[in-house]
Amino acid sequence: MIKEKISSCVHPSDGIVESDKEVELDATKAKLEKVREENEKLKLLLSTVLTDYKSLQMHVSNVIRPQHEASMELDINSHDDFCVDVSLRLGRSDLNVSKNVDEIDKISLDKISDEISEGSDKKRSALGLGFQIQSCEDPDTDPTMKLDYLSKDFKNTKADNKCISSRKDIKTARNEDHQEALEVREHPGLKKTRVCVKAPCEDPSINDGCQWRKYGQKTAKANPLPRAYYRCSMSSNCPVRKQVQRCGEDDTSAYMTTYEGTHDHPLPMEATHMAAGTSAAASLLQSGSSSSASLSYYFPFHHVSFSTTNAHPTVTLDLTRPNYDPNQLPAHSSLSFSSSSSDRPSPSNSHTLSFSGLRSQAPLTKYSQMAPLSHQTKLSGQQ
DNA sequence: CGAATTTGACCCGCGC
DNA sequence: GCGCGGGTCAAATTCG
Ligand SMILES: [Zn+2]
Repeated sequence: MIKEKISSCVHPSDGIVESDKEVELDATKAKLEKVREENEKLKLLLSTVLTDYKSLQMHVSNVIRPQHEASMELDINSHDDFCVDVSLRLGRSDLNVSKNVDEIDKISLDKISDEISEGSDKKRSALGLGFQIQSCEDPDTDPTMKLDYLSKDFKNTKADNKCISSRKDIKTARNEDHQEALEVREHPGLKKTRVCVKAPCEDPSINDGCQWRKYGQKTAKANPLPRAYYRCSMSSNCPVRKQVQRCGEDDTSAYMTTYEGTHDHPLPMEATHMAAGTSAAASLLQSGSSSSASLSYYFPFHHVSFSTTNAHPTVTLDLTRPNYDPNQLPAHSSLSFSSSSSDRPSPSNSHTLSFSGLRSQAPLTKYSQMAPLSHQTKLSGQQ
C-alpha cells in the first residue's frame, strides 16, 4: 500500500490510473476495516464460548466431585490443563493441539467460525490479514500471551493447593507462591489482568454472586477514603481477590470495585452473566487484542472503557452513567476503547465506536438477569 | 460455638 | 539502608 502511494507521488503524470488505484485502495481499506470488525466480533464470540465453557466445566466438575472426593485435587489440575489446551486452540486455530481436547467442542468452534465468516474463503483469508495488522499496531501483544497467562494461572492454582495441603507453615508456602509469582513475572510483560467496575452504589459489588470474606482495609494517604480487600470464600482456594474503593465523599456511595483472578469453582447461575462479561473482556485483553469487540454485548446502555496500561491490563466498566444517547436507538451501545502503552490512556488515542446492537435480543435478556441478583446477595450480609 | 469482621502488625517492593 | 506505602495476616472481637 505504501509503495503504491509512493509510486503515485513519483509518477504524477499517470493521474487517471493513479486515481483508479486510489479508489481501489480506499475500497481495500474499507474492506480491511470491515474485516477487522469481523475479527473483533469473532474474538468476542470466542471469548464468550471459552468463558461459558469454563463455567459449564466447573459446574460439571462440581457435580462429579462428590463421587470422586479423593481425586479432587487431580480433577482441578486436569481441568486447568484442559483450559490451557482450549485457550491455545482459541488463540491460534491453525495449531493442532492434541492432548485431551474434546472433539465436540472443536466441531462447535469450527461451526462458529464458519458462521462468522459466512462460509467465505475470501473473508477467512482476510481474517488472517486482520490479525497481521493488529500485531503490527501492537507489537507487544501476541496471541500466545493468552497461553502464558493461563499457564500462569495454573501455576498459581497449584501454589494455592500447596498452601492448603501444608497449612502448618504458611510462610514457606507463601514464599513458594511468591517465587512462583516472580518466576511468572519473568514472562514477557504479562501481569494479572484486572477488571474494574465503577458503580454509583454497592449493587454491582453484591451482584457478582460470590461470597466475599473481608481480609483487610486500608486508607489511602492522600484522601482518607477507605479501601477494603476481599477474597472469594466460596471455594477454599479460590484465587479471586477484589478490592472496593470508595470514590467521592462519604455520603456519595460511589464505589470502584476491582476484581482480579479467575474463579476456580462454579458461580451461581444468576451471576454467570456478569462474570462472563468481565472475564470475556479479560480474555480479550489477554488475547492481545489491541482493539475490542463490542463488550456492550454484556453491558448494554453502559460505557465499557477498555484500556490497557503497561502495568496491568484493565477493563473498566463504568456503570455510573447510563449510556443513553437520544440520537441513538436504545439498542445501540457505545464502547469507548483506548489502548495505550503509557500509564494514562490519552484521549486522542481513544475513539468511540457505536455498534448497531450486535444480537440485540440476547444481551437484553441476559442483562435483565442481573436485576434479581441484588436481593440474592443482600441476604448474604453487607459487604 | 463457629464464622465473619475488625484492626494493628507485618511483609515486601520501591524510591531516596 | 531506611522509610514509605500498598497489600496481607492473624489475633481479638463481633455476629448469627
Ligand atoms: Zn471464587
